[in-house]
Amino acid sequence: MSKKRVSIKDIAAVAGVSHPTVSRALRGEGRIGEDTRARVVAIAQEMGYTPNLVARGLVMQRTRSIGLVVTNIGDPFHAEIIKGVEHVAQAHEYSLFLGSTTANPEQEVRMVRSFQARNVDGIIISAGQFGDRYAEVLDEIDIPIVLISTHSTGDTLYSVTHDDYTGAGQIMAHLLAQGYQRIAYLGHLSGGRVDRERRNAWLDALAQANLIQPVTVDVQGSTIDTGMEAVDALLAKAERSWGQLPDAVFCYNDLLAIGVLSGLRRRGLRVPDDVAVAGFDGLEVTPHVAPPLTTLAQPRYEMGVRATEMLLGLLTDKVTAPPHEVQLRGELLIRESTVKGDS
Amino acid sequence: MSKKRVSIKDIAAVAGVSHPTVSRALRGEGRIGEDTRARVVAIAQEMGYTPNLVARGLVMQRTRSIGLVVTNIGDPFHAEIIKGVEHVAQAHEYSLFLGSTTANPEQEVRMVRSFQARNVDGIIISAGQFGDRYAEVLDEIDIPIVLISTHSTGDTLYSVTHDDYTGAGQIMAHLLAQGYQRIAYLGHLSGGRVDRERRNAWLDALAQANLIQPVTVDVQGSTIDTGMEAVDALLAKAERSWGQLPDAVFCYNDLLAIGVLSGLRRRGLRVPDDVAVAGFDGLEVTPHVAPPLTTLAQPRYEMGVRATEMLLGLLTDKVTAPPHEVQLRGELLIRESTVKGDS
DNA sequence: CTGTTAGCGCCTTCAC
DNA sequence: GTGAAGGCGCTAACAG
Repeated sequence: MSKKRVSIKDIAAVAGVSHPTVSRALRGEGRIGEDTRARVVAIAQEMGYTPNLVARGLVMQRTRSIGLVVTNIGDPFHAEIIKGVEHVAQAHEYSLFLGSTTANPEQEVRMVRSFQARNVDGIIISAGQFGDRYAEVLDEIDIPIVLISTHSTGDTLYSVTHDDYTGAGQIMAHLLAQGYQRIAYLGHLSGGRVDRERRNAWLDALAQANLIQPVTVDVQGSTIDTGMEAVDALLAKAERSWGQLPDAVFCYNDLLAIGVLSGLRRRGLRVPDDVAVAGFDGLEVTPHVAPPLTTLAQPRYEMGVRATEMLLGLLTDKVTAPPHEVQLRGELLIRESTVKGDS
Repeated sequence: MSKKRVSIKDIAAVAGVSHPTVSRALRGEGRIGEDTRARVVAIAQEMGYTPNLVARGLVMQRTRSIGLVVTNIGDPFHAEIIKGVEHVAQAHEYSLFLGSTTANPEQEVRMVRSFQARNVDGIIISAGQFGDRYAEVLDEIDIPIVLISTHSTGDTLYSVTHDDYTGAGQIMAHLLAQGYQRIAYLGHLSGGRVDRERRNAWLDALAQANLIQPVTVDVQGSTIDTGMEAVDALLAKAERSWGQLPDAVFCYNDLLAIGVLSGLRRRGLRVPDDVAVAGFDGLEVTPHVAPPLTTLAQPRYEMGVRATEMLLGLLTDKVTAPPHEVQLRGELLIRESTVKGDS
């Protein structure tokens, strides 16, 4: 087991040919005799040869690997994206480097630099704020980059985004159609553009419906617990502004919404009869919480897939420049958390 | 931006020294004059030098990278493990290759081979069946390997496991203490050792309590939907064996349990009054489903951390051999899904 | 068709 | 303290 890893040189020695010949034989490339090719391949097989991709990467200046930066691996939103990226990468025989940044901007830059040092062929970034603030940093990097969920601000950047404004508009249209009037927004402070679009859609919808002064609470994280803890502030702020409870809460994402559901229940409030709740993202669990959560399902897996395909396109067809931005749309899923008297 | 990447040779030329000197200066290693060191570092900084880790990996025969194989990235169980692995790797300046296998055994082997070709320094496998069936394959690979959730069967394998038997025993003890008698088990066919241990604990507990003939249904996947769909079969089988419904269902994991909750509700059965439900894993959402789910929380993040520390230990302290197996214990979380009249 | 030579970028002996 | 060779394993140019 501790035998030295066999190289093409070793094979060459056994086969009585030169290493380049072995190289050609193994890759089935370049002019080479079918007889020797078969023989070399057989010997390589028998000796248990595994190509050294590091060496190949050095000489080829292409490593057949891509780097993926996400803010938080634990977040189910990113999990599906990672899955999409991984599947496409694997299908094209690319290896995937994964790095998380915990929403730390410095860390994001460091991660990209690390990928650069590893000579990855391309980078995908699914980290909210990156495009917003680090366009210049990314511009000096001579590696194709595709952003997910972030608009591209530089010419060298590509992106796959979701139409959050339209999606949030759909949520709001649904809530308004259900007759809700005091619709509060639970926002995510470090949500960057994503939070901004959802918030704007909410505000615009309220304005168009001539509704009373908006109430919003903003939190730092976007976890279930954060949502649960935000309920007090939310209710208090509504009481102060409106003199009564909100009749609906539109949450930045599903995790926050799930937390809000729990927070409301703990206070003895019923959903949707006392307060309706809507989320965003379309996590798998949303049909199974109590009550089932209305949400806007983003095609997260597909976003990962499209981003990767875009990146691989940049790596091969340097001619046919792909569009710099692909924008996808989600699907409104109406469930009990916003529909009264339907149970 | 399209300027060629600067190498230590370029720096050497500018600084008027030789490349080895630059190399030494940049790594702060080997005897070198403080004056030249500072100058070289400054020049490197100014020229925007990024070390080429591929080249370094080739000569050093160590890439400072590790490979992680998981069955399914989307599964929240694995997500936390990945997180733990990634954090430790990052802290030690290791890069992480990630690959998923969709529970396909061939794919698992292929993934490991791919990591081997990339010259990773070590491999972590969190894929249920691997250790069971591929010990020989892993044995011929001259790279340290740490298994998660799987016992090691060979001398060269290391593992971090969870004490599922004890954990499942705790669940059963709790159910029995609550007075449940017709406790069915919803199992996972491809669960390998993990399913086996939980199932055995269930069986043993039933036997010790002198309870009636066991009823079990086994499914292929371990998703929410699978759990939901299994409810019919579960109820039917119980009716056939016992002439009545089960009064409790112990599920292989939380995802299945969440599906069972939904399936029962859809049939108008109340949890826990008609049927109690218990899961396994301790997913973050379990307190937020309806009703909150009793489960056994595995320290998933810590498992990832420990596995990685173990692996890094193998890579450095070749002398002090770490134990081949680390076994962790989870925590029983008792919630409403198994406790009657507590709401 | 195949062998020879060269080099990817870096680190590691060794001389000096 | 520093420079001059040599090589990690592989592919790419050219010869032959």
